[in-house]
Amino acid sequence: MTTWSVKRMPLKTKEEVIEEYRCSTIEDAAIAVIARRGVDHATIQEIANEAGIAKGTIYVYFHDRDELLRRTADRAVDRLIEQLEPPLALDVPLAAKIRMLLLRQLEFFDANASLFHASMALSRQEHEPNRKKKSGAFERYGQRIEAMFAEARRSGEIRDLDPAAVAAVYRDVVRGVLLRRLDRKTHAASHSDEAEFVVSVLLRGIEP
Amino acid sequence: MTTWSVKRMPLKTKEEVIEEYRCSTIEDAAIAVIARRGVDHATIQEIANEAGIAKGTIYVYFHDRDELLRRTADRAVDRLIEQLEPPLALDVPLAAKIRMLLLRQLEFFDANASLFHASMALSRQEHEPNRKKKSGAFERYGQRIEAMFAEARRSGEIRDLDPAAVAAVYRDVVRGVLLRRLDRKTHAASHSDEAEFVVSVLLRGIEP
Amino acid sequence: MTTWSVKRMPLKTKEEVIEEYRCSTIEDAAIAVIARRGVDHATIQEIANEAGIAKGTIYVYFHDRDELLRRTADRAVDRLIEQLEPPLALDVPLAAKIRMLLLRQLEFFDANASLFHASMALSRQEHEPNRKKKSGAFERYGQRIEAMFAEARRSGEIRDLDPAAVAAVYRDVVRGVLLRRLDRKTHAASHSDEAEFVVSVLLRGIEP
Amino acid sequence: MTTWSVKRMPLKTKEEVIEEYRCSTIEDAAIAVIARRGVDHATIQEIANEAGIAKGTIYVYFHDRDELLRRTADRAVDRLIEQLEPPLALDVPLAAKIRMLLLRQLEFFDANASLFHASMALSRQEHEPNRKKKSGAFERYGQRIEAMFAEARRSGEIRDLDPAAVAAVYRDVVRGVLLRRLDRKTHAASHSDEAEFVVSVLLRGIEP
DNA sequence: GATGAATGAGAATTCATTCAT
DNA sequence: AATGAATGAATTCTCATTCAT
Repeated sequence: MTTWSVKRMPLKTKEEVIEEYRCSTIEDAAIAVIARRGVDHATIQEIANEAGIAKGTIYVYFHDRDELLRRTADRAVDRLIEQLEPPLALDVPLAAKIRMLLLRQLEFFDANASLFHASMALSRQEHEPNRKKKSGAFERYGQRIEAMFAEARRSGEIRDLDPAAVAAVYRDVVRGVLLRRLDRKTHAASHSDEAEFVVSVLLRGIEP
Repeated sequence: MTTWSVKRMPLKTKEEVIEEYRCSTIEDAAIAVIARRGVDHATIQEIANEAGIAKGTIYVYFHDRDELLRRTADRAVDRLIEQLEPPLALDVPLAAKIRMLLLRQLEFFDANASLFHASMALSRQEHEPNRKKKSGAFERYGQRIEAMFAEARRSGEIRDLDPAAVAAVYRDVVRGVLLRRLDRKTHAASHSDEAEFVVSVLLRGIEP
Repeated sequence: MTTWSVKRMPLKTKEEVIEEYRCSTIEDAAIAVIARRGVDHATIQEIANEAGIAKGTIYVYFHDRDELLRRTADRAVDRLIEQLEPPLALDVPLAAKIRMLLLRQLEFFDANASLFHASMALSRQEHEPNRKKKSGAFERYGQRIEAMFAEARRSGEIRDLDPAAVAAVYRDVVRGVLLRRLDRKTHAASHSDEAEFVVSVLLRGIEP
Repeated sequence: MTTWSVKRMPLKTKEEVIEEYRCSTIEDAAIAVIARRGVDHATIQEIANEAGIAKGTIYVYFHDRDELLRRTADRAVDRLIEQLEPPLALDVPLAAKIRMLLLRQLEFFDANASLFHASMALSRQEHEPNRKKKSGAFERYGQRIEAMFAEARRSGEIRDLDPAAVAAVYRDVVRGVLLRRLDRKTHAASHSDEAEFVVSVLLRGIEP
């Protein structure tokens, strides 16, 4: 029985599990709707429909529209970072790492187009003026990339450039690649070709 | 006929001149408001106030909000391209050309922050799904840049890369630089320093 | 023409007249609805219906529900005070004055039952906790009555009592009379009988 | 039968006791919340919180919000009348009786401010038009006062006035005194001073 | 053409009430 | 019996668009 208890302690209560599940469902629905309509046209009603629940239920789990959007952004970034962690953790040359990173993102977003759309729409809000509280979620992603380049500079794999600036350029380029993939709908080039192009240009640009 | 043409071409009826003037006024007002509030929160009322005219007047010159936005985006791009034409027309090495191009954009947007904000906000809409009619205005800008790289490839200034892809990367990077300038508000680095970083990374990345 | 101008100057522009008329219409509708449903159940929609206009129109003339309610309260008090001014201005003994005052109120509210209901409902809000901004309109009425008793004390018509306290008692009693008239619906006693009862009790209570 | 009665009357089943206890708890909570927010802004959720029970539980004991409110009003009046019974039962002159009555009410409400606030808020509803079912609870209080004045007229302590009318005036004046005490928050005058003023005015007004 | 008052569809939010557990 | 998650009707407020002047 002690063993049981020990095993149990870190477990969530049934209520917490249900609550978490509901929140997930709603956030997923929000991602779908945001991808479809854009952040500003994602209505609570449509998110509720998408989630297959009543409008009012959303207010049981989120204080207001703003909180739902903020937490959805956090969730989207969490999922993204989760994908990128394995390649980032590998101990391989920068070129290989970037290549894998990029492939992961391409695959991930191909499989979750709506998440990407939503991410784009949501990340914007962090730049947009006049917004209430920003979640800052997307900054975390940026910081993770920056750390990678900082490490690469230490190991002499890139020349003496500001890691933040390089990370920014990386993000901008990747963002563009993903965005264009989406616009085209039909993916002309294969994942590895796309990745290769970016790696070739970017790496040449920053190598010693 | 020539005489006719000469006489006619530059001539607009008084009505046309007034119409054009009104449209300009309204589009300028729209740019200011979009920069301030973002596209989705730019209301017709606030644009009318900004333009110093009545709300209803806007509907005399634009069929609806959507058309106003589309034509405002066109206008913003026209102004941008106008700025970039001189450097693009110069017969100088690619590095110098890009450097000038970038400096022009930095200066221009520093002097027209609201136009830049508005451009960013408006260009988004071209990617956003489910929008009614897109103006495609920003594509023209991309095509102009692409032409530059196509020329550079012909002259052997860059290696054998798809000009469209290179132009896309250029746009992405420049977009990022401008956006970060805006977020910082205080411009840490000088124009030429910023330009130099981009040129150095990008040019190395694409040179033969 | 000068004469014309002179005559005109204090006149309102056509717009102002229309605006005032609309506001009046809406406030009257608000009074009717408040009388019918009570302040808290008076919805914008029902007020709009009552006024024969669209919901949105109310927001053209009043910033929000709260402002409409506040201004409606002011209006109700204004109308009430307007009725009471003539008797108050008369130079007659206190007994006669109170008698006339009371008769006026009885007649006025008989003719404007909804105004009275609304007044009651609205005057409450000045006592109620947790209210945003109170209009303080009903205080003006109280002050006017207080002035009457202050004068009466000076002239020795009542004994040495705090005019504010006496005015308060007067208000309480009159309020009760009016309220009971309303509840009964059928007015058992004639106006002058009701008035006489109050005057007889109150006057005896405060005379030297 | 007597035996039966004796055995039965004081006995309640355990269920009845629990039911009564629960109802009391909920009604007390309702009083607290109504005092705080006013009748119309007292939500079931807040009452449940105040009572330390679940929202749904309220519906076990009360059919709907309206019934809860009605029965809460009854309860408030019961408590009030309970307080007033001892002074009313005393065999002392009217002046002394009224003085004691008033003191009781002042003390009681000073000690139960929330009950008073709630009473005020609830008693209103009896006058308010278009309410579903009214409890009529507050009428009982009025009838008790009326009986006192009827008795006083019989004993010649007041002149030949309609006891109902006199009782009404009494209630109006007391209501006013209590209400003003609340508005002031700081109680300028002592209980007995306040009582004395009312007694002096009212008694003079109605004595033979 | 210009105006701005009027409109009403649509969005967010609240809360009494129900009902499965 | 007790619970509280789920519901959706009702409410406030916004704003693009129309239209009489």
